Formats: sequence, structure tokens, C-alpha cells
Amino acid sequence: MAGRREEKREDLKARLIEAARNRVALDGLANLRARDVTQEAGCALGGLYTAFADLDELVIYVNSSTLQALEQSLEQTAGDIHGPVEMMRHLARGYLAFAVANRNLWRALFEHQRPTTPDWHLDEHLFLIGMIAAPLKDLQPDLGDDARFIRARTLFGAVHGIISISLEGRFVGLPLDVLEQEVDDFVMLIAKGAGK
Amino acid sequence: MAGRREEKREDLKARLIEAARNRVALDGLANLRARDVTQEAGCALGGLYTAFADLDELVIYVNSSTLQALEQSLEQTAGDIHGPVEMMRHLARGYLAFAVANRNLWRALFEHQRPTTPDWHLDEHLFLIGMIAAPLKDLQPDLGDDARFIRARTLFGAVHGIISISLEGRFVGLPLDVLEQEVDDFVMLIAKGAGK
DNA sequence: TGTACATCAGTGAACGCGCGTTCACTGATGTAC
DNA sequence: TGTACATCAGTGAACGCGCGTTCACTGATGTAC
Repeated sequence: MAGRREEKREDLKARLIEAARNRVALDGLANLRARDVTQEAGCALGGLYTAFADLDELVIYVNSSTLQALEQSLEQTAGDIHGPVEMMRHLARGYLAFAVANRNLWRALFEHQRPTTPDWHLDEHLFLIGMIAAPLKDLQPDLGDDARFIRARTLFGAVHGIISISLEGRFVGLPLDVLEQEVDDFVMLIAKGAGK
Repeated sequence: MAGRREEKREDLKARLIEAARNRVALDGLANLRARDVTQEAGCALGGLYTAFADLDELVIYVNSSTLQALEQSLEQTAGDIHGPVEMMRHLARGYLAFAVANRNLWRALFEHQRPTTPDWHLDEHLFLIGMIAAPLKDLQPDLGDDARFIRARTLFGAVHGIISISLEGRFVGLPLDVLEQEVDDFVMLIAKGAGK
């Protein structure tokens, strides 16, 4: 039974990530405390620093798991979507639904900006852009690969901006169904315009 | 000479706001320290608390001045713009230019979210929406007032999102001229689509 | 205008505390024979 | 399989410090006569 140590180590890491994820989901990233996390994970305060370099590194793993959950959520329901315009709508709706259902975790993705984000985590963001670039290929076949990815990023920024300005409570908050309608109209406008 | 005291008080307030604005512009809101502000304003540490309730209140005044600067900047150059589509482009370009030129102050507008923001400051945000709603009236005359303001807010969110995702360095950063082009294309797409 | 007293804005040393991180210790896991 | 020793993950009390806020004091401004 080689690796009893490693086994425990991985278990501790997993428990810490899970506990941190829980804390962030409930209280928000700004209220995340090392003491709360370790208590919820069932280890001593110092244990956190045997598993991770510091609290920031732990948060990166939380955000990583959030991105994976988002990706899974978007892909899971994409099966019976036909056509690029419908796919665009699906992605925008799915993104909004995910943000609403996991508000604090979603906020943490954008709230946590350290100079030391490792490349592997930066790369994890790219799947979103890729998912948008795919239907864009049908809508604007004349666009080169680079330009299409830039455009996909622009579109993501636009939808994200619409959603976040509402969910962050800037200006007057919109009721959710109005927000959904706005996002929907917006995507249709884009898709129609882009497809022309 | 009634009000020598009040005069000095207003002077101190102004110096504190100016100093805080300076510090935020140079170092960012997250690095704003009461000690730095009072030193730069030329008063004692405690002086801050005779002029403002706390540091948060001071930041609200900094953000207020930033919004005013943005408003002035957008209106100043709006004189010789003709037509709603051109006005939309003008606003989007102006917003991008302002964000680039005053990055830390612009970030502070969105970074500083306290539960205690007073109404007068929340209202200050509305001018932006109003400036967008005006040309929208020409592009979509069938829209009611409420719907038009909601739409204006959606458009602001979209443009803001495109800009912030680049300036915050999420994903790979775009060169400024590419970003400008993306914003421009985007607004034209919207304006064309909306006008139809 | 001048003098005596009252007020209160401004001072800055001290407070307080939240919280991330460390480190001397210990007990479980691994290794040698 | 069992014993003796070595290692190192995990412990948690203690550290340290950054920094917002307070408060007893003082000197400038205001008021009364």
C-alpha cells in the first residue's frame, strides 16, 4: 500500500477546496477566512499551508472548479441545440442561469485578481471563448481564426457586462425575467447582424 | 467674515478628496491608505474623520468626481456629432478613451461596493444611461420610455463589459487599437440592428 | 478696537483587532533489518 | 511478522503587522461686553 501519505494529502486538499468553495458560495470571496475553511475542512489552521502555498492558491482551485462546473453545465444541455443562432442563445442563457444560481462563486471568478495566477488556470478560461467561436464560424465564415476568437471574446464581454451590471446591483436592479429578455434580445440582434 | 471655520472645513474636504483621487489614480483603490491620503492632503490622520465619517465616504466623493469628469469629457466633445448612430459611436469611444486614460479611477467606480452607498451618488450614475437613451429614441422610436432606459442600460453593460474584460487583463489582452476596432464594430452592429 | 472666555476643528500617539502565516512539537506513516 | 529508528504531514498557540479609528489635548476661530 504505497502512498498512504499521498492519499491523505490528496484527501486533505480536496476537503479544503470543497470547504473553501462552500464558504465562498455562502459568504462571498471577500469574507473567506483561513480559519473558517480549515474548521469546515476538519483540519488545523496550519494544515492549509501544508496543502497549499497560501490562501490565494486555494482560491485559484475554487475558481478552477467553478469554471469546470460552468463548462459542464453549458455542455450538458447543448446536445439538442441546432444551428449557430440557437447555440448563441443557449450559451448566453446558460451563462446567465449559472451566474444567478452560483452568484458568489461566479463573482469570485472576477473578484480574485492576483498578479500570480498560474498559466494553467488562465488557460481554463479559454473554453468559454472556444464555445462561442464555434457557432460564430457558421455565422461569419469569412472571418479568420484569430479575428473570430477576438470577436468571440468581444461577444462574451458584452453578454457578461449586461449580466454583471444587473447582478452586481449597479444602477437600478432589473427583475430577472426582464434581464433574461434583454440578454435574449441582445443575442438575437448580434446573431442576426453578424450573420448578415 | 462669517464662516472662517466653514471655509477651512470645505478647504480640508477638498484637499482630502483631491489627495485621495490622486492616490487612487496612481496606486488603485485597493492600495488607498488613510495615512497616505492625509499626508498628501497636509493634515493629521485624525483630520480625515472630522471631514468625513470614514474612508468609505471619502471614496464615494472620489468616485463622484470621476463620474463628473467622465460626464464632462463625453459632453465636451459631443457638440459636432450628428445623428444617433454617430452619437452612439461617440459615446462608446469616449467611454473607452476615458477608461484607458483614467484606468484606476475608472476601476474604482466598480471596485468600491459598500452596502451604504447614498442615493445621491447612485443617482449620479444615471446620466450615462440618459446619454445613451437619447440617440436610442431616434433609432427605436417605437420603444416606450421605460423599455428604452432598460435597453440603454443593456447597451451600456455590453460596451462596458467588452472594455473591462480587456482592460482588466482577463483572457489574453488585446492591443488598444484592436479593442477600439472591436468596440466600434460592435456599436455599429448594434446601431444598425436596432435601427432596422 | 481690545480683552476674556467659550467653542470646536484639527492633532497624532495610542488603541485594537482581524487575520494570514509561522514554527516548535507530536504522532502517524514509511524504511531497514 | 516484528522491532527500532527516521521522516514528515498535521497541529494549534503564538506571532506580527497593517491599518482604520479613537480620544485626550491644544491652539485657532468665534462671541460677549
